Amino acid sequence: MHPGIQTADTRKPLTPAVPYRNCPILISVGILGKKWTLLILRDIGLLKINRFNQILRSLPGLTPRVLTLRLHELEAEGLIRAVMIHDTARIVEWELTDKGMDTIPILMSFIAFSARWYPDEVFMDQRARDLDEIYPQIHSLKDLG
Amino acid sequence: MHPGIQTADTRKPLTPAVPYRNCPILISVGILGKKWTLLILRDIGLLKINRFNQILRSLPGLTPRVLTLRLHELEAEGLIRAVMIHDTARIVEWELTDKGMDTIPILMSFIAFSARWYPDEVFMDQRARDLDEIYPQIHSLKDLG
DNA sequence: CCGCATCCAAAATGATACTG
DNA sequence: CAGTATCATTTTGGATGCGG
Repeated sequence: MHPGIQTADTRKPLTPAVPYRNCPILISVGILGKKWTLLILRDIGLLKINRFNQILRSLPGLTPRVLTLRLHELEAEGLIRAVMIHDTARIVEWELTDKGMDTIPILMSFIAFSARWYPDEVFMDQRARDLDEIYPQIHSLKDLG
Repeated sequence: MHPGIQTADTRKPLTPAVPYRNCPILISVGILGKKWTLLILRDIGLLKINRFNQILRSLPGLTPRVLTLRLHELEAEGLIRAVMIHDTARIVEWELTDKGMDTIPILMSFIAFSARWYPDEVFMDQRARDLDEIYPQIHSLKDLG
């Protein structure tokens, strides 16, 4: 451990160099913290499952009512946008906006946590891994979003 | 953008080098995704607000019933532990375990998102910032946890 | 098939009072 | 101080139906 780095087991709060007006975690949890929201972003952003019924099928327990709610919330926040496919039936594809792509590092941090602490559920061989090994094509979280 | 890096606007899924047995996001969202959970970890892990009524006061809307529920869930998952202060009154302090410290990068990714996209709510001067500027003492997310 | 809307039941959460 | 107990409210789930 480097000297001078504030680590998590200290008794003192980790204070930002710039004081906060409002807690940034509170704000983003307010936007992203409702049930199903992060999993819907996973579908659209990572798995490219981007149609209404495809998302429904990929998330057992999610109902059309709640999916409609979440999609409209995410659209209103500017995280996703609907791309109309001008075809016979009215078909919509959802995709991430630039703002929505900036939630991918959040998704990756959730992946990193599970891959370390729940390897027997995540991987066939039950060996813990970090993100570098899972996504070697990504050199830094900043390459995403 | 580096050539060969898979970015979020591609039509193709971002596939892991090692196939998943179960979705790691689903797993960690199941553990961390309930209402108030991440904010309680913020209190204990970042702000060092680690006593029951202090946490209650720091989170308007959170009730003692739900706080008890969440603390016991987090303890059962091994993310926090209670440190008894054997004193006059029965006083408990909650602290992160090593596993719990590994949720700090998740909290930081939420901070990074708000600091970029909601700077007017987060900062006095309304200027967007990244984590390096907010927490210059942290050289990498890996220094945490 | 597709994207919803409606109705009702169940689950999660909130408000308040109370206890060791 | 650190929780419980009880009840009210909000959010979410399940079933079904409907116009393209």
